Amino acid sequence: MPTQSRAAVSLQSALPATDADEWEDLLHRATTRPKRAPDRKQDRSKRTEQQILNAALRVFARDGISRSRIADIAAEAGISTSTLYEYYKSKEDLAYDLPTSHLVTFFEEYRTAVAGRTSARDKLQLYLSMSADFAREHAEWGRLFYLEIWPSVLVSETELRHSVDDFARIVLYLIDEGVRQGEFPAGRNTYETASLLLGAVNQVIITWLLYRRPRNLTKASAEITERVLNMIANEKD
Amino acid sequence: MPTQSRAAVSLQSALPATDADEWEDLLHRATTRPKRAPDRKQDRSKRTEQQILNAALRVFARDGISRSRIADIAAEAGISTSTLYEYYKSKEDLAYDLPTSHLVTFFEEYRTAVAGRTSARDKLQLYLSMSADFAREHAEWGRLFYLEIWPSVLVSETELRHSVDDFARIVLYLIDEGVRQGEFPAGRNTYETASLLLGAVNQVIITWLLYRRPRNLTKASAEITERVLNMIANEKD
DNA sequence: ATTTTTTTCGACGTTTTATCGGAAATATTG
DNA sequence: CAATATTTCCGATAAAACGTCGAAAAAAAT
Repeated sequence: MPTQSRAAVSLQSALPATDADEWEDLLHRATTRPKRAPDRKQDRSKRTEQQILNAALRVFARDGISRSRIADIAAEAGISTSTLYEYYKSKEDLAYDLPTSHLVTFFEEYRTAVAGRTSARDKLQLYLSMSADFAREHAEWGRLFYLEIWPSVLVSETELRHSVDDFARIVLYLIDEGVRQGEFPAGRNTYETASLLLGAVNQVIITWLLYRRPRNLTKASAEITERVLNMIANEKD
Repeated sequence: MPTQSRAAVSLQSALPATDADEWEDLLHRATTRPKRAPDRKQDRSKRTEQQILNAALRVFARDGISRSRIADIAAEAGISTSTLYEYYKSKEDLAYDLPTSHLVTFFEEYRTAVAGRTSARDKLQLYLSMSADFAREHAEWGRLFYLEIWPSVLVSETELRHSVDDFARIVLYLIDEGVRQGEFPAGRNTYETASLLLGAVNQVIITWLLYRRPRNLTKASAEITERVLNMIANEKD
């Protein structure tokens, strides 16, 4: 039971003893980012909070963050504007907190799905395909995250930044692992390789979110991921 | 004919007679996008317009579009808010018109620089390196364009969209040309290859704009471009 | 010099954001 | 259960940003 022992260890020391530990640690941190919102006492509040998040996602995805109005979000959530301000201190605050929970869900789903895989390449393939699929399945979230928040300068000032960093860090780690295990040739700049992979897949996702091209995102992202991983694996040292 | 690769961009004019013509036509259209702003009579106006654009670029790059205030931009430009509204009907209008002139300048610089090159691969290498260098040299513009406007859903509703389409269309065309001339293996989805190239380079540019990493963008972008082009050229059919 | 056109700006109305004090709902205590 | 305390919600209203308009100033034309 790796999860439990991991949790125990991470309380004690920051430095994992083994590679497997480090990988577990990475996934663990990604799935346990602290929630920014202060805990509410009543159940009613949790419902309200959820209504706000649902409404905000719909409105932001429909109108874009800048054109969305707080009043519209509140109305959509069935509460008054001033109540919304009890939960989020500004529109920006809401927009940049909103994607967190989905992101954590994605990491959790990946963590479960990756359990069987052993090779770094398989793990990478799964990770990138799943990220595209997740954007397709949660297209409203995808629009918000990929088209408005991730590239934004503002993200670097928010808590969400940590999750975004986790996102890239996992790719980076897996490439390193692949090199260590001889699946990928050494002698290449790992950051560069990561940019290549992440950039290519994100480009496909973004194009899909904007134009719904290619028609079949799942197939297209699996294809490009496979292709790039092949290229990387077959590169001359 | 790879009709699929044409799908994402809409070619509007009649088909030129030869390849060389088509290439010239592509560059010509990119450098002659009509200006949206109505022509002003007095020189004073042109100066004012320029002051607005300079001020807006500074303010947008510093605060981000959403946090920027029209009043701040007007003050920075040394004019009153109401005068600004004589030139642009809203903040959004200004933000999405602003990057056009720089983009046209980029296409012009590329057009001049590419004149000597003959192989499609050389042209691609130059194009992508120059795009990174241009972002580095005009970092404020780069922040606005790459981090706020390009990925935005809103861009698809603006005139700027045409220039953005040109940007991708050129990569697409050069890959096609490379395949036709036997520099790149056939049998690959051109659109996919373009995503790969553009995604990788943009990822590097965006990371540099956000974190100033890698330190030397010129070197890094040349390196990753070279690497990806090699990969593509050496791919098995 | 006078008239016409273009450009600028201050004054002001509108929309959106944000705050605050108290009412309503829920939880706690005796 | 009643009284009290806490939490949540909302109407009224302040503050800030957006956007309009008519008239003054500047430039051009006659």
